[in-house]
Amino acid sequence: MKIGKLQLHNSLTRQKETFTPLEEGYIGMYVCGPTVYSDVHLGNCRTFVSFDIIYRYLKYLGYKVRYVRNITDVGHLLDDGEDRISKGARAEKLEPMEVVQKYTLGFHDMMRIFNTEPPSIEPRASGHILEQIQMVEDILKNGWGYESNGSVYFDTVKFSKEKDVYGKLSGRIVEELLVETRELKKQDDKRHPADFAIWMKADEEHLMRWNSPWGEGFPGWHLECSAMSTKYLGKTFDIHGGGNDLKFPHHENEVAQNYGACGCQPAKYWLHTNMLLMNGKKMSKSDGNTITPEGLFTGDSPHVTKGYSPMVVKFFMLQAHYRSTMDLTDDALQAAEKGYRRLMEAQKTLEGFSADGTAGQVDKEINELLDQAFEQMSDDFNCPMALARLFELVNKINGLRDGHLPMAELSAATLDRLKKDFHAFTHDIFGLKDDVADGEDGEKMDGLMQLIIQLRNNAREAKDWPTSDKIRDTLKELEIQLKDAKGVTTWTKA
RNA sequence: GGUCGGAUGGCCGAGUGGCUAGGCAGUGGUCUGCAAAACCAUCUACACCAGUUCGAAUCUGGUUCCGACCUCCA
Repeated sequence: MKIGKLQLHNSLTRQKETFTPLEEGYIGMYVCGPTVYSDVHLGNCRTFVSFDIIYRYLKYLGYKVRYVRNITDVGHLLDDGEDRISKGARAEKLEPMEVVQKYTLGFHDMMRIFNTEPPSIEPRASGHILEQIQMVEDILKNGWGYESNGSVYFDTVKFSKEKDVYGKLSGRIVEELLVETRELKKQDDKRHPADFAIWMKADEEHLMRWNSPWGEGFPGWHLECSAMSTKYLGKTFDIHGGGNDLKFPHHENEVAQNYGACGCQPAKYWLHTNMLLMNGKKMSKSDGNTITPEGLFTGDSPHVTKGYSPMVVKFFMLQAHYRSTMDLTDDALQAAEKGYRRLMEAQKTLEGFSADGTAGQVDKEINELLDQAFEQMSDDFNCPMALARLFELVNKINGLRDGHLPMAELSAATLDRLKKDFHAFTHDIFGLKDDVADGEDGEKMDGLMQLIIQLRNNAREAKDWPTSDKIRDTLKELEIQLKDAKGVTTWTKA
């Protein structure tokens, strides 16, 4: 495969850089996964869809990628100091691990619905308590932490003063962090507000607790990612990803912990996805500006006029760059739905082509568009640009089908490439699938439709308009639309 | 208040110092038994004010507005 250099925007340097893996041909990528204390948020879905495409594209380029995405099932503190999982357990009268199981399964279902690939390893924080305790010990041994009343804190103050590392990723000014006077509950044992817990002493009523050299307790939230990335990807690995909102404090503290334990930066490249907004505002449960994935799919929400299929939602997400905020509106979804259908239709049309012409202008343009699509994808995973080239190809495909463009100028080799690359983009890289015709039911449905189309075309040939129109109108009532192109009739869900 | 990012045509959303992003919607046409679809053509832009430049939506400064983070957050 002939692909130009891969460029990516590194949050650590705030610049686009040429990607060079630590080990030729291999990539280690860690992405912060969900905290499984409630149903997946649509914003989570965007992040994981984005990284899924990055993962898929890296693999497409020929890299062997180890993609690690954790499940946070312990140690995530709320304002009042209570663990998120424990809180969920109390609220639902369940064992903490029941809560974890329930929402982990729900999360996996949603990832499947969005047709994302599972990561290579999906470690759980609760399964890596030993590694986390070890990391706390390493940090203590290196002098970057202190024990206080059964809890262990990272000494941010000392670390900031002695190493020029803290604040680099998130762009914080350390001096300002150090004068921060905000008081947090249950953290009275800290020497300084900027310090953060790497091991927390468990209260009497705390449900999730483990033995440690410092007594019964549980790991700090930031620690799990440090411990698990180190375990599965090594002290330094290629790519670390996550949502923009995790930059501070989570990622900043992660860097501090890794540095504190191992003396080096954990990741060479940091990738951050931007937020999904709705009607121009951040989605938030408290002010009602939110929609669940299910609500989007079924249309059962005041924010949408109808339901949109998961693939339409995914296609919608692909239209914006991963580093841009994206505004979800009903109008935008309607537009996405039509665009998505158009893309899938063209895919089907293309599959029916055969050619053995002599390469002419069309041939050249098709090759150029394909080259550009890959170049743009290699430029910091610019999906919207690559998608734009794909739509220009849709235009060519439809033109060839309708005879506006000469099929005789298309060589067999180029057609073969077009079929392969187009499919690679839509299915292998973007992870889209035709939600109308793919799958077992889809095939049955398509078989039935082909029969109906044939019967209608028989009627049309006999100029039996009442019959052919009745078929067309009845199907339309069933939300199935027939499209009569030259010689071929196709169908699609309206 | 601090830090960072943004402001693009009716909507969503790319991008670049001079050349059509793309999708959806609109308009005119072609095709069609009719229609839809498709195709061809086409109209709406770069928040505001200065400056740099032969030339800026793209660079610089200021203004206004918006968002994110600073506290759990993808």
